[in-house]
Amino acid sequence: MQVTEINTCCEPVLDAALSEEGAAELAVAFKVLSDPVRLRLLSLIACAPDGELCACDLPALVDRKQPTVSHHLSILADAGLVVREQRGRWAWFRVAPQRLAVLRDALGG
Amino acid sequence: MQVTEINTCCEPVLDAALSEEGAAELAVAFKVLSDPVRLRLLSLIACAPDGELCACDLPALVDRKQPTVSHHLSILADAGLVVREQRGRWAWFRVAPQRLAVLRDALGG
DNA sequence: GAGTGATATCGATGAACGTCGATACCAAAT
DNA sequence: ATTTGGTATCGACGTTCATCGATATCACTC
Repeated sequence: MQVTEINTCCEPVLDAALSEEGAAELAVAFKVLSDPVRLRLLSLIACAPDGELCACDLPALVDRKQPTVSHHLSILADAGLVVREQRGRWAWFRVAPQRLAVLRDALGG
Repeated sequence: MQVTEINTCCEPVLDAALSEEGAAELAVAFKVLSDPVRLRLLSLIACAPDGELCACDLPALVDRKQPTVSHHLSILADAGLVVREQRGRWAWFRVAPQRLAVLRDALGG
């Protein structure tokens, strides 16, 4: 059975064999979620009263220094899991739910 | 790691803020899925004709040496994503779908 | 018991990553 | 223009991890 020709990138893990390229892309996406600080940032932003949170509050909330939080927020934004919006000096973040849905579907949604 | 442990702690990322402990456990689970070889092993096993696959076939299928495949299979088994069954000299693997469902739900299912 | 073959473990190596101090960048205020 | 303060980037350090050769373990066969 020649697996690599059957699928494109993001088929459910349980329903179809992944190609090498698809597995590589999925792995990158899951790696973004494989850090506890990033998971907490994501859930904090998602649970914020107005669906958005100022970056200035996050270092205290996750108990990490500002460069570390900025680094993780960049990774989340580059992965398309959160959206960054600059307002004056402050950076506000909200979640981009479609991206999470892609990963959820990959797990056999 | 036990299934009951992860069930009690992992609230959906989009619906409730994660505790530090919950985030740590979820991160460990997602880290297992953050490697392309493990994702391919998982999908290959899931797509096997009888729902199970012999470990002897996997090094060729994922293009890695036998110690590497054995290492990844142990990680998948320890995470409860795959079940190992010894038959004579051969080790057979099948997926444990409940575990994937837990992760899927954590993404806001 | 000796031999064969499948799988797991060990040890080493190189790469990737989280963290943070120092610093640069940028927008607003005075 | 200068200062203030929030954010991003840089550089370094220690840790984690994927990979694989060598070796050990185990089950079956003869």
